[in-house]
Amino acid sequence: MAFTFQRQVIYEAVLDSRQHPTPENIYEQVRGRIPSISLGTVYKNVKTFLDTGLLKEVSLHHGSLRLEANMTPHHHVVCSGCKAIFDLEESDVAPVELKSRLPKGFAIARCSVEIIGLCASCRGIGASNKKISTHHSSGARK
Amino acid sequence: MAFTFQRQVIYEAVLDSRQHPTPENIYEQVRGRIPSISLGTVYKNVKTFLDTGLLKEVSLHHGSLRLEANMTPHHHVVCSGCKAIFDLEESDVAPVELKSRLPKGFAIARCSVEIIGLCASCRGIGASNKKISTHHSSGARK
DNA sequence: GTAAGTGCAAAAGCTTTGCGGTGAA
DNA sequence: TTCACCGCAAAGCTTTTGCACTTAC
Repeated sequence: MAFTFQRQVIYEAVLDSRQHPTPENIYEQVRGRIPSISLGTVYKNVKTFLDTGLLKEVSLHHGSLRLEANMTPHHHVVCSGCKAIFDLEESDVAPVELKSRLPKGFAIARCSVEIIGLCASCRGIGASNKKISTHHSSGARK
Repeated sequence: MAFTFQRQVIYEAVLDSRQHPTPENIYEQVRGRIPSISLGTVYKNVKTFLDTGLLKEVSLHHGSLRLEANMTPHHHVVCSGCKAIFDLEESDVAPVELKSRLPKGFAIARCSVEIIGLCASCRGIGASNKKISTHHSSGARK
């Protein structure tokens, strides 16, 4: 991967932002330094950064709305491959213990644990290899 | 809120699905029972359910991609009002303790805690009330 | 010269909105 | 009659893709 000027500025824009910016945010900020930059270039390079592991996305679920009807507090096990979500009851995880102060004035509503990894199918074990396409229904983008 | 036939079928579709369905998933399933249903109706009713608290969304961040450059393991404090995200160092939270088995074959990569609530600005304290619009940059949808 | 990167514009998802019609109180 | 809701279609965002042009090896 070539470290072009645009890439450098885009990467620095993410670093400088304390606010977990969106591509649009980055675009706005980068335009201050490179007025000719295009939003498409920001997206392309963000994708490159994600692919190479230089950046991460805050949530695995930003593609499409995912719903739940289980209104009792619970946690999630998420497969980063197929985006499948398995529920864990609240009692399956010991209460989270906070050891520092939160931002001033922040009022906690709830606390949710996300265990991220690869499900059996995405690791290629269990369910025979023929069944590549349909082992889970929803979620993954290109 | 009237409990129309469409609403009933849509709600049941979410209940039946163990997979945290997307609106599109719901649409496909509901069409089996109501062939004339429209995707727009599914979206409208899902929104109604979300507004009334009958359903929840899995993630607060599904609207637009949010990035992070902080590659060290850490946790998040998220404001459900303005979607602002504050980082917590990994050491600020005691290690999560799992008390049950995960789905068979699931390989854990990492574990992230999300503390959800309202930030000072969204609670209307601190920063004077005049400053309603711009206290945080990114994220919220209509 | 080749390969990769950029900018632009079009296209492709996902979601919301507006509107006419329908059905229930 | 009124009001909420439905279905349909258009519009609005976000993101990806294709292509011609440039730039760096």
